[in-house]
This record gives sequence, structure tokens and C-alpha cells, in this order.
Amino acid sequence: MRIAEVAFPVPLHRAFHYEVPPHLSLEAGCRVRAPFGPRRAVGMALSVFDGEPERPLKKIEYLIDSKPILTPELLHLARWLSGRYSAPIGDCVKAVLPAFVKSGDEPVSFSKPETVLPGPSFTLTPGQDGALKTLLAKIDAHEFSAALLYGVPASGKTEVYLRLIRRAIQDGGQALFLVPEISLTAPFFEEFKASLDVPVVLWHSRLGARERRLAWLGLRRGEVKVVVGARSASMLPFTDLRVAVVDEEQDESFKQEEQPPLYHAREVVLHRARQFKALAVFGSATPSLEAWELARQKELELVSMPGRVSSVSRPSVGILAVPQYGCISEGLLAKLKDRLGRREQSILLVNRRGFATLVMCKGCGWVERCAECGVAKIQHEENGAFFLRCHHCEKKEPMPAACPKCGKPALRVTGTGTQKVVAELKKILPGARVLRMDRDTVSKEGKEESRIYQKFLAREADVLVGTKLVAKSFHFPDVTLVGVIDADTMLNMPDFRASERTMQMLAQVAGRSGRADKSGEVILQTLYPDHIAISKTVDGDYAAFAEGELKARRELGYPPFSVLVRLVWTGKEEAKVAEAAHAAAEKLRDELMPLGHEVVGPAPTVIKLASGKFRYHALMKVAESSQLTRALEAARATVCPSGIKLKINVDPYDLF
DNA sequence: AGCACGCCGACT
DNA sequence: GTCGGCGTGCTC
Repeated sequence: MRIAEVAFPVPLHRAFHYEVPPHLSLEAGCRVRAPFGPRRAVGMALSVFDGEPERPLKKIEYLIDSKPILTPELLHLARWLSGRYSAPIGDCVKAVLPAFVKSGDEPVSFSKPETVLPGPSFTLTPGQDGALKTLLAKIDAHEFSAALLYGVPASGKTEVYLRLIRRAIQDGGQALFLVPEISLTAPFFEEFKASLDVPVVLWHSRLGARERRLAWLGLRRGEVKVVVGARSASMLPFTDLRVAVVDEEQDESFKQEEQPPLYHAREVVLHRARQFKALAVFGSATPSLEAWELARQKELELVSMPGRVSSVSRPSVGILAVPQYGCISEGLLAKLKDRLGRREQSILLVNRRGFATLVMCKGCGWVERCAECGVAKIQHEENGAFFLRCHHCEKKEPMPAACPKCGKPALRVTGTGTQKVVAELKKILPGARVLRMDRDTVSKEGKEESRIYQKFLAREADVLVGTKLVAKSFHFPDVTLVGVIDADTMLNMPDFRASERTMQMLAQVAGRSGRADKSGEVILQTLYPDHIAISKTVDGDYAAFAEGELKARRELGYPPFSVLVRLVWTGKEEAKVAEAAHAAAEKLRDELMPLGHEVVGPAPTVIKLASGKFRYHALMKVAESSQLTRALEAARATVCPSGIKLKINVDPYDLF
């Protein structure tokens, strides 16, 4: 009997078997209509095989597609996603299907030449040349391989990427280039399109329906050769992938945290490179510790590009104490004045938007928390008036004159946000023209944050004050000073990645200083000059940081020395949620502790959800990645009483 | 997710 | 007496 394995869009982890009537010529990758419970539903045929059914099977009714829409590789990917991220198979099929397949589809044709432009042959630095040779050999070998391209900022990684892509498409293959954010796709797209005379397409979540179709179908037919995209581009229907690049590999936006499957594009790219015997390249100046450890284990080949392209040396990094009063120390002020006098620009990095980060009653310790989200509200200023705002849901509230709890007019307002730094600059550096860039100013300026960039680039301001948005890899030739107002705020976050994030951000923002012919300077205001994330930023020694931090991770059993799985229980009655979470965690501890794994918690989450709902969470530390499947099965097998929902997040980045 | 089955409250 | 609330359980 012909048997089809069919996945339906329901929150179930398994697929269902059906008899394929002899008159239907069904192939895997086609959608089918079949009786499903009391109704009929459209499902995806994952596989078709001959066999004897173990029980009576229902019959496939008819085929929606006569030819497969999904490639064997995408079907395989959907299955892998479901297992690795513990997501319903239906959701995983959805993730690899383009939205337009629901409506009908018409053929699309391409008539572009497929010749590859030779490209300008300017000489590479020795570092670039060595890296390129190593990586080209891997593409040519036509075997799965993976490399970590570790290059300091301005070492010329883009040129190496371009040449790798050129080689991949020279004999008809395809290339994938992933960037962390939609806004970064356009510049690479333009550059690749100009240098390669083959069809290049963009792919991200804000793409229009028409472009989406063209790109997806063009790739599916093997006509499109190069994709520049955000994380979902890792799910495209390649037919002959030769090289897949993940640029700024350490960026956390490669992890999907909203809709299941909660995948990491880095992992998906590795999987796809394996499917196609292709080369995966992870590029970064400050690699994730996950990638670093893989390189140490020789799972990734470490390819270093030490030298800068230009002759300008690395900016010098200095340390000053966080001032007692105000937020800009005497030393930093002097340097700002100096740049102003020399008509050079400065960037000040502040970790938080808003004015003051903490409003607290001196009498009773009251802190205004958001009723919905449970997090402390931040003080903002608008037109001279102050108010409190939740940084999670953005709801605002007037600033109380006195403590609403004990009535004392003794509110202590502390902590520094971008607005306060701007206000202080106006006072102590009245001549300076100041621009602010954070999520608030970006949304007010229309969706284009580039307008602020343009203004600053055009020298319409002397100082740019902003959150980590300013750390992005944009090129401001006249910036010679970068000041970090409080390097410690990030360091003290209750998250095991705090040091890594701090070091990566400091290194990135430091790279904004002195990029043209002038050498740059970086000043960190900190109270912890000996902290590894600070001292190694001063030395400019990321490798030493990574080695030191990995040691700490190993001791605490954190990634990359374990696989983390976050479990979140949600429900309306707090007592029931707590009870379910405790019962499940206890059961998991009994089952997994003997195998060397750890279960931490449960505890109420810091950030609550929509009003009226309670959340509890726990963390599984799976010591051995080969046992992840088993641990996930155990987690799914825990009973969830009615009214309680359990969500599973493998490799979580959001821990709140 | 749907959809049916099932067992308790107010309706012509 | 029945219509209908949504809790529980299953889908090859």
C-alpha cells in the first residue's frame, strides 16, 4: 500500500499516516486534502512510501499540488526544526512555506544573463588574501565545512564575502548572505547587485507580496543565485547552495523569540550547509562564545584577519571613574571640549533611553511598576514635563509629586538615560550641537533612523548621544571620540550573557572612533576597571576575553557547555500556575538529574504578560547536547492542567 | 487549532 | 422539558 505521512497545521508534534489511492500520484512536498478527525484539512505530505499499515488508515482525498512545492531539503529542515526546537511540525512546515502558497500561483520567469562579472581586482591585504584562499578551497572541495571568520573592525570582511559569493556562483551555484537586521540588507544588496551579474534578491519579513513570490519561486527554480536577507532567509528553497554567510554572527536577532519554531539562524545555516555540502561562514569581530567554543573544538575552522585595511591604528581605550555627581566626568568633559575645538565629532553611548532610570521613595522604598508587565517604570521628559513610562509596553503615567504609598514627598530620582545626558551637555557644554538617537527619537523622526545618521554625517551636530543603536557599523569619518557614560549598567544585568554583551557592545562602539585618517580615542566610565569585559576592551583583546569568560561559563554549566531550555507556564490563576510549574519542575528534576542535567526554578517571571495572566519559568541545563531530544520529550510529557499553557524555548536569549 | 461530546443552568 | 455554556479529549 502507498502510505503518505502528512503534517497538519495543528499544535501537534507528530504527523499522520494516510493511504494514497492508486489513482493519485503523490510526491513528498505536495499539499493534500484529507479527512482529519471530524473535519477535513489541508496538510503537507512529508514523505510517501510503500508499506503495510499497522492500523486501518483513512484515504487522501485529493492533491492540492500536482508537483511538490517544497524541496526535499525544506521538508527535511521542517522535521529537523520540529525536533531541535520542540515545535509542532505544522508550525515548522509553515516556517519553510512562503505565505503566498495559500493563494494560487502563476509561473514567473527570469531572463537575466548568468555571467559573472570579473570584478575590480584591487589587491587584498595579506590577511584578507590568506583568509580568502582558505575559504575558497573549502567551497571548491564541495564538502560540508564551517568557518569562523574572525576579523577586527575594518579588516575588510565585506570584500572577502563578495569574492566567496563570486566563486560560489561561478559554476552555477547559489549563495546566501544573512545580516542581523532588515535595515542592513539594502546596502549589501546594492553592493552585490552592482558587482555580480546574476539575479540577486532581498529576503526579509517586510518584503512585498510580489517581490516575495519572485524571490521564492526564482530560487526554487534555481534561477536566483544570491540572497541577501534577515534570519528567515535561512529557510529558502535553495537548489544548489554553495556558501552561506552569517555576518555579525554574534547578533542576538538571529534568534527567533516570538513565533515557533524559536530557531537560531546560525544553527539553521549550519544545517543547510550540511544538506548541500556547502561552506558556512560566520563572520564577526566579536564572535559569540558559542562560535568561539566551536572553533576551539575544531567544529568551526578559525580563520583570522588581524590587520586593518587602512593604516589607521586601533583607537586607544582609556578608563575614567563614573562621576559622583552628574554623568559626565571632568576628564570626559575636557576631551569633549577638545574635539569641539578641533571641529571633530564625538559619540556618547548611554545604555538606556529616557531621563532617569529609577524613581524610588526615600521613605518606604516604593517603586512604580507597570501593572501589566511588572517592571519598574523609567522617568521620561517631554516639553519640560516629566512622566513615567514602562519600557516594555510603552504605557505612560504622570510623575507623582509625592509617594503614592506613604505620602512623603521624598522621591529619589537616579540613574542615567539618554535624555539626561543631553540635558547635562546643554549645561556644561553650551556651545555644542547635540543629536539624540534612541528608539524614541527614531520613531518620532519617521521610521528612518537614517535621517539622524545623515544629519550627523553632514556635521549638523558635534555630539551624538544614543543607545546601542549608535554602535551599529556606520562610518562617521569625523568621529574621534567615543565615550561610554556608564559601562557598568549592562555588566550588572542578572543574565549570564551580561559580560559577553557588554564586551561586544563596547568593542563595537569603540570601532566608531577614528575610522578615517584621524586616530580615535575611547573613554569608558566605569567602577570596575578590573572586570574582564572592561579590561579586555582596554587591551583590545577579544580572544583573551573569550577564553576567560568561557572558563566561567564552564564552571557554571552555562552555554556553550550546556544546552539551555527555558520553560514558561502561563495561566489566569497564580496559585495554579505556580503549582503546575513546581510539579513539572520536580518531575523533570527526578528524571534528568540522574543524567547529569540541571533544572533551575521555577520562579515567577520578572516581566508579566497581558493583564490577568501569571507566568512562571524554569531553566533546564542539558549537559549533553545528544540528550536534548530526550530532555525535550520529558518536558512535553509533564502534565499541564487545563487553563495552564507551557511554552518551550530552546537556546533562549530572552530570560525574563 | 478545530470540532464533538458531555454534563449543568435559564428559557418559550 | 430543551437550548447552550465551555471544560475535556482526539485527530492516521
